Amino acid sequence: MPAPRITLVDVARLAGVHTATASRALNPATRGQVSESTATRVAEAAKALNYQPNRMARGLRTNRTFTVGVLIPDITNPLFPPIVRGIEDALAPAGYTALLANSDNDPETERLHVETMLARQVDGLIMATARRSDPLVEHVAASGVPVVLVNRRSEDDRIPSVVPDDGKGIRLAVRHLVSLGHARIAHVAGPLHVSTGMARHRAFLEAMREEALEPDEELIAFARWFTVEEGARAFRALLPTNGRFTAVVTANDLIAIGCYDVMAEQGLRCPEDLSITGYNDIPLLDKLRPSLTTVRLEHYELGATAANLLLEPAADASTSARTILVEPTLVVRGSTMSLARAAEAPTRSSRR
Amino acid sequence: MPAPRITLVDVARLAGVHTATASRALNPATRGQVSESTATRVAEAAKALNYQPNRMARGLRTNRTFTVGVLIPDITNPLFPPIVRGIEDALAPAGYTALLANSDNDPETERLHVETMLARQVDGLIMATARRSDPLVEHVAASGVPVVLVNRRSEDDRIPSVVPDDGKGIRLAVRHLVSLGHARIAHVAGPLHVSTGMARHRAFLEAMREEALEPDEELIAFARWFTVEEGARAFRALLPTNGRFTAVVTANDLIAIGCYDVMAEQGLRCPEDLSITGYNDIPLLDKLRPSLTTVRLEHYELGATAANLLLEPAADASTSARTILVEPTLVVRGSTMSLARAAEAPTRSSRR
DNA sequence: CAAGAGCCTGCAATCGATTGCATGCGCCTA
DNA sequence: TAGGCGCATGCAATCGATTGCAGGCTCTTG
Repeated sequence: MPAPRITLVDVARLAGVHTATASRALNPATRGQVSESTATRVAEAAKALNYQPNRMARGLRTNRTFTVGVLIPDITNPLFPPIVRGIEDALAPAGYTALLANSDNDPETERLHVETMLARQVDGLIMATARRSDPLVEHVAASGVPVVLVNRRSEDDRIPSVVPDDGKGIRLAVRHLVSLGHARIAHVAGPLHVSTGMARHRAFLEAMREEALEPDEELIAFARWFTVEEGARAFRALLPTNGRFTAVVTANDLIAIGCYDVMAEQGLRCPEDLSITGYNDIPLLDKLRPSLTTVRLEHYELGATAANLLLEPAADASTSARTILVEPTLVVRGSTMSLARAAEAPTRSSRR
Repeated sequence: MPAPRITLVDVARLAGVHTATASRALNPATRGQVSESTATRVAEAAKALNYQPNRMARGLRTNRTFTVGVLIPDITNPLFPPIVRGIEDALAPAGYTALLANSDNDPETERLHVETMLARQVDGLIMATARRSDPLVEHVAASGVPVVLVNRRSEDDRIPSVVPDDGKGIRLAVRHLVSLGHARIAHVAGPLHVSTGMARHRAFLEAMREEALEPDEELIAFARWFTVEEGARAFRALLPTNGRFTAVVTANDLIAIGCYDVMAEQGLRCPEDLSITGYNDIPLLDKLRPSLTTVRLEHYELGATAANLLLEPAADASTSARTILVEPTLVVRGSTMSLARAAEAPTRSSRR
């Protein structure tokens, strides 16, 4: 037996007032317009009936749904749960709820989900799917619906975004390896069509030069995606340079794990034969063997900041949209070791 | 410049018909009520204007939002992303979108989120937060909003649910260990107030008896939550029984990882000193050292099945609500080894 | 004491789409 | 040719809450 929904009419009747008065009494912003006595009477009636305003009817009139669309590539990628959690925790206190959708990085799926969300009249959109040049993002921004990018940014810097300081993060990794005595450092980059991939790649080149080391083109490989499989595939391309490098900076933890797999398969030891760094510090890395040295990002904070940026009273258009950089830190674990100590290790196992 | 939203009025005007006609032409269910020529004319007008019906206005009239609330304990627990993904992938083709909320297993937070979702007029609710006896679940079910439980079930079996076959899963683990020659098997159980914790615990006792092994009370510890920390704490309580057991069946992968931590701290080797099994097969377990033998569940399927169960045309009330069991499989990895081979291993390292 | 100011409250329109009912038109049949 | 049937369409009410406007009341002030 579906319980009959309580409407404002019921509350007004019980309190002996007009629905308009009841509405004003219940809305904090208009509470001052009614006398204190009626306000409390209405409030009591609402409580007695356990009244829950129909957000849809309200939204129809006010043109606000208190709903935010969140579009990510894939929630099963361990990078995203903390971001989503941060977003939701920041939205909830403001009365907003998140609509979640996964796109698998497919532009057509993205477009579809965005259309659906706009049809649902979301009050804003948080996108973690942006490519460096992304027509969909521009389309949404132009449509007037507030949008904030998270983790990845667009090259169009009019779009507000909250992203990791990739330059700083990669520099931390490179300096760490250099301080351990490494000079021949390889690099497995991520996809260059997204900002994180490109920024980390560029940062690697710059950081090397800052350390007076000329990056060697043959020691750079590109993964087409931030996945274990692509990391493995890309890393394999570096193997023929046998011995030309003693350390690897990767663009992402999953790519680093792909390197682990290939090393195991090739009989190479980490960190004795090769030091490796990751990026992001996803969960469980500390339980790997060896535990992975990586650049840590507070993904929860990344999401929460993005949500808050979206909720902020839209600063006047003159205020150029902000790009907020989140500070990374280096987490040193077992996958990197000093070149000197590595040399003392028992003979490197031969490749098969 | 916020683009002016296109409404049905605009479409009707362009097509030269009344809004009612336009509405019927656009709705597949009522398409037959208008002539074919106007139907196509309206469709063309809609396409030309890129018309997107306002879901809120529609929902107000039809009392359907094509929205489903999904309540989980915590999306950052690796167990849940695949479930959520399965749910969303099953909902999307039917035109439904998921509203996601995290409760951290806090009853008050759960209640709050459920109220919010009901106020948003969700068409249904999928809950992964159920306790064995859960007033909130009963309240929702009684309110007439369709509910499906996922992963955990309620003792009230009138509530439809999709859960792992815990009895079978634990039996697989126990038999595997027994087949490896283990007889003194310890057990780190999960929280007994949720169905998964209780069912796995009971299943352990039964499975042992089926193997003609009497479970030893002193070799059973209880984690209060499915977390690494609680797993470690509970396992530590078993240490004083020094040597009384050669294998451990845990109720969950995170608990198993907690055991790993304590073993490392105590200088115990896995699997030489102790074989361990987990439950769920969350990502990256295969990269651990040793890789974890565990009971695998298709969490994606768990979520997708739950969503489909919710979408199913509500069978008449006489059809007793269904509880669907999802089949587990055993994934044998490096954390379990035959007792005989373990005996051949170099001397067990002493405890500190 | 009358007029004005200010505070509460009610009236009614409104948001955009859906849908029961009524109407008009064309066509078939007797 | 008139009566009748049915299809296609328009009219208008409706979902539930919000809000501009107007009206009534009280209280103050010249």
